[in-house]
Amino acid sequence: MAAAKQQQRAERILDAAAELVLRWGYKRVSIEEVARHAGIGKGTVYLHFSTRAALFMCVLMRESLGLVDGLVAAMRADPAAILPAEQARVTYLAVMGRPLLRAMFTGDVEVLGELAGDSAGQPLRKLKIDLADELFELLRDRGLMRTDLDAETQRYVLNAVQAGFYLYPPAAAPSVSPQMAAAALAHVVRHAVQPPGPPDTGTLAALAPQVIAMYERFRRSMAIAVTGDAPVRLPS
Amino acid sequence: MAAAKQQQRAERILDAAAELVLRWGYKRVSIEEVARHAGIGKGTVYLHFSTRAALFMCVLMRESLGLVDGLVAAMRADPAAILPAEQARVTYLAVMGRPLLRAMFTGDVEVLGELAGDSAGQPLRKLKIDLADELFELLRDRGLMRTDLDAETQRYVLNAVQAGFYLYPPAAAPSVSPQMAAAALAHVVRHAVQPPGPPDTGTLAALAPQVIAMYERFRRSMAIAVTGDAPVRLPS
DNA sequence: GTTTGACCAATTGCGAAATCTGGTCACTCC
DNA sequence: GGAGTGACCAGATTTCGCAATTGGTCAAAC
Repeated sequence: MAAAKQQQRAERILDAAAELVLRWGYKRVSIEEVARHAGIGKGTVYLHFSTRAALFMCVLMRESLGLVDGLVAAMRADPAAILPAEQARVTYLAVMGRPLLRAMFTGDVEVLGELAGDSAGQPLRKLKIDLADELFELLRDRGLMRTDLDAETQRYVLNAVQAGFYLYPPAAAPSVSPQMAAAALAHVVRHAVQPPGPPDTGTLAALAPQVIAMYERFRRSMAIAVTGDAPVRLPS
Repeated sequence: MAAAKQQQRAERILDAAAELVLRWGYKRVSIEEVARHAGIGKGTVYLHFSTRAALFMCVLMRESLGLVDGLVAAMRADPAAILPAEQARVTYLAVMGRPLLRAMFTGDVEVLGELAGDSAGQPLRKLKIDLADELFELLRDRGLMRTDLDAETQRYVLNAVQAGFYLYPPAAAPSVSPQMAAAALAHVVRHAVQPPGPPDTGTLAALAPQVIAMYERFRRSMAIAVTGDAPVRLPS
């Protein structure tokens, strides 16, 4: 069978799995149900994904790749998007607009089940740390990030702050729209890790391509890290 | 029986309940076990606390009162402790040093069980909001807090940021000590909601008594809000 | 060569029986 | 005579064994 055709079928399976996991939650969705929704036999699913967990990990991975693509697009459109505050804002809005990403970022056990704390995401976390280290070194060197905190603490600060905005129950602040929340998050990140005053436009424009390249390398590593054990690869 | 003697026995019951809930978790601790550990009969517990939930709410309340006392002490010792960044730091360290407070702030379901999301804490939350509103108005008026965000957004920001530092799994940043984490939190809060530059010492000293008074009023309302339905009051 | 669904071991779900526990109150003891 | 107690009860929770489901395989169908 043509590779393109197979690719298309894999996408259909992922579509079905994504829809079902959102509607019923990970633990209540069986492989057979996914197959039925994709209009294929159960065995065929295993021609694409080695295991149930691998299938759903791929669903999450596809979402994550979409997020990275969104960030890259934002940086292409405006070099200022390489700044931590803008990254945080764009990420927040993208996550809030995609239920599966939101479930991932909030560690929603109802939706993700045991997939939430899965150790399969561990190598991916390592990649994220490496990306952050590389990115921070560049931004700090060029005066786009503060140096009054060491890089590791800065990474901790950004992780903790973002965790807060994702996890703080929106029910406790009903009048805050996603846009306002994203703006508030950007405000905090900007003042916490960026120098006062507007960034230098020239520096931004000069750095953007490098940062985009980092993200694209990150994107490739990501895809490999998760599809490594699956019979069929995700679209690269 | 002398009121003082009763008071003392109530404390013993609370001690026993606190120890047991930490060791086994809320749902696994029975009233009878608490009574046994306190060296009294089961019925006697009900002379002090109208219900099981009320007993454990009082345990949590006593911890919370201790936290408020710590804040007040810090403000008495140094007027700069009225600043949001210092409040956040002192609170963080106090919470991390007391297992029960940590369980409360992290919403630890293992320890607190259904007490975690209990609606009994609802009126208390309202009190906290009122305190924050009052405090922010004062600090903003006197130039100790920024006014580039409206007060409600500032409250949201502080809640979200603090939630992040409490909830972000320390396992993900093992090399960060509580002191460093507290310093990082203070850094974020200072830059997010306080004006640049050092605060005016005279203003701090002038405001401290007012802020302390607010906290003491808050402390009294707190105690009333929770012990309202219990046969015996907590120490005031 | 590709796709499938019957098949199997293992896990999960379920319902009823057994146990436990929050809360009460008649009784004891000082 | 009132403070303290533990036996008692209804309702909640846990246990346990059986039944149904499902992840994953593979021989057969196409």
